[in-house]
Amino acid sequence: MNIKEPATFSDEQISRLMFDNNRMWRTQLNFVLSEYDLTASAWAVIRVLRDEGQGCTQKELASSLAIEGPTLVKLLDNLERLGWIERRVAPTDRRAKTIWLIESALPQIAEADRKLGMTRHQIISALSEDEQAEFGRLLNKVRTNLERMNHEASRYGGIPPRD
Amino acid sequence: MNIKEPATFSDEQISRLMFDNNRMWRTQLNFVLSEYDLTASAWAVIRVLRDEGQGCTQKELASSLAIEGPTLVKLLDNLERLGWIERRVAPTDRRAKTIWLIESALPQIAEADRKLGMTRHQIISALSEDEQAEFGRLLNKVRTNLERMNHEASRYGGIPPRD
DNA sequence: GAAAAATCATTAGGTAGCTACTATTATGAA
DNA sequence: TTCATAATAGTAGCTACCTAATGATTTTTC
Repeated sequence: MNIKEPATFSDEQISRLMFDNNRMWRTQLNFVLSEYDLTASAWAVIRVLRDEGQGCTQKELASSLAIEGPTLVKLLDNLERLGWIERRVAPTDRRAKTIWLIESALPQIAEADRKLGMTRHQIISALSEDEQAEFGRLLNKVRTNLERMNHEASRYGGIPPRD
Repeated sequence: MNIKEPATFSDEQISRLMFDNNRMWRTQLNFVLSEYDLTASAWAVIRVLRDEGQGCTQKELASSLAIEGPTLVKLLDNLERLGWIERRVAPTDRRAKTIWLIESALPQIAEADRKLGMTRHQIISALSEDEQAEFGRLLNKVRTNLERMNHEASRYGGIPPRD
């Protein structure tokens, strides 16, 4: 059908497809969210708070998001500055802080969620229903493997130190 | 088989799978490349120079990599500093610079390529041969759609200005 | 009970992507 | 020929990810 589409893909091509898709996908979400002064990463924080319950500590939140503590700190700094969330010192542990959504932001969150859903749907609509299910299944299989591999590379999560 | 694996995946779950896979995938490649003081992004530059011919301008190189000019500038700064590539002023256009691999780095590049291939293969080996082909096909379909969508969002590639 | 160890959030600094802007050089039109 | 416009590389500054190290507090251990 499309003369440019190869029959199979090398590991290298698949690798590149993953990276490029991710960039463009993020760009689309950022475009929608820019109306709310939000980004895809910041949205992920809001979504977890909304769906998995507020009042968790930063440590728990970072774990839910599968990101590291310092990454979350900056996301929360921005979200707090813009009035989406607030930090409260945990009552039982003065080291820890619990994170809460600002009540008055809930309507905007619902609105953003709706728009995001439309965009995600538009992206995914490149695939048929069956293909979507298969795509999710394959992504999940790869993720399981990657999680195992990352875990085996001991605690070496990212770019190692230089000296 | 696996009780934790859902039968289908929502748009949101697929979105999250894309982002998480991408992060972990990059971590794996960075781990291999750290031995050479390289990163996944820097490697992409080297690979294009090796496979698609040296001596192209930065403009052309950025286009091949599907990244923006300023992103490439920093990658080249590091690659040049570490002795992988060199910039030469283009003979016909003094604005432009052509990019060349350092000859003596070629053996190390071949070695890194071999190790990277093994790691990519290990990641992908979560899928059967047929699944790999299908995975590539689906990723490619999504990319085509994302490219169209990104293009339609006019030149608005990323995060819009704040004021 | 006091010292040592662990834990939570943060800061510092690195790569990787982006947009907007600047300086230099080419090009083309009056 | 001159002058405006376009194009190339680079700079500044933003988000987003990471590791390593710090400071404050809690927990453990002796």
